[in-house]
Amino acid sequence: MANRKTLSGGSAAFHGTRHAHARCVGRALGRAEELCRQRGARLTYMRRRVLELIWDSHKAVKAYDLLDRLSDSEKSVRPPTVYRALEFLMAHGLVHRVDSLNAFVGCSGSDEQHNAQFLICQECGEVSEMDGAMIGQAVARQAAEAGFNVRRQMVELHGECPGCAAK
Amino acid sequence: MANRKTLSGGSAAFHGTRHAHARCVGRALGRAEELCRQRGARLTYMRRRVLELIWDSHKAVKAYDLLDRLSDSEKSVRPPTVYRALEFLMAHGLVHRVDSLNAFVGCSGSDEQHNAQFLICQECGEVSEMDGAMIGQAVARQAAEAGFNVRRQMVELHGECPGCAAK
DNA sequence: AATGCATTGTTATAAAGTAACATTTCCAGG
DNA sequence: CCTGGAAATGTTACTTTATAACAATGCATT
Repeated sequence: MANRKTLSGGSAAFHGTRHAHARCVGRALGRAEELCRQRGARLTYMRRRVLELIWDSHKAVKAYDLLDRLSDSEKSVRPPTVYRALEFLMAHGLVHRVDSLNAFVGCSGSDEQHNAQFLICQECGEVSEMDGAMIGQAVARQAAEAGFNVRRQMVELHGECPGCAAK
Repeated sequence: MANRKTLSGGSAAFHGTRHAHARCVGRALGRAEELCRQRGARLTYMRRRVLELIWDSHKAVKAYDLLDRLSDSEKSVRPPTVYRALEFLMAHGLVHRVDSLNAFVGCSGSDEQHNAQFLICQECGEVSEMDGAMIGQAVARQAAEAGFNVRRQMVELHGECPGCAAK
């Protein structure tokens, strides 16, 4: 289990298969609704649907997998529809794009503008978001030393999650 | 100019337009030749050509731009050719893929297995490789706290380089 | 209902990457 | 030198990922 309180303030949770996932989904949708209400943004059917599908697991989901799942024999949803929903969700910080996977995960961070790092398990595919203060600081400092002004940081760590390490 | 010696051991250099770029290219090709000789790997015409094209600037280069530049009216080079050359160059640590750009840069790091971070200027497009020891440590520590075993780290920082900050 | 803008649908295509098999290159062993 | 086989490149076709441009629809306010 991840440490909740540490000197560095880092936190990251892996879930494995057995957990009350409905709560994760519920929390995410609740937050989305709240946030959109506050901002006067519209969480439409399609956007909510995409958000739900993304939160269907803690793995990163490919845009075209969403497409498939949104389509049925009757009606096929097209790429722009999905990409637009994703764009909206990302703009509002409800979803992140994992660049090293060309895929998307639900944002589990609490506050608005956080520096997120992703822990990506190469075995089970689960992705955990971590707000590592130490990492953020180190990045900021070393970039500053190089005279570089960081606007957006991307940190994606591939490896083995606790569950898979325990076999 | 970047600090060369700091407590943290970070270093990153931006070049701007005015520098003796032939030296960069020369150094890169020299290193490539040396390294391949040591390993009994073949730095063929195509591979060297791709490496040269990548080192044509300090910006990240797209695979299909390489394709275009390798092709002429007579003869068009196809995707697999370029991707194979890139694969080879990456396998030997001569080139890095910048995931957040779907593009490739020459590796300017000296030693073999380094943890590289990339500073990517959103203005001029220049990419600088940095070996930030502090960042690497912070990453390793915070991941460990989460019980996560890091195999590969990807750190890509988008922002403003010193040259562009100075307008 | 009429207006107007946001959202979604639709068509088409761009951009990035790979699978599978044919051909060529090149060098190590005879 | 030549030849057999592995490594490299060529070729064809295709998959995956993403976007541009315009049409239709929905929905909120007057």
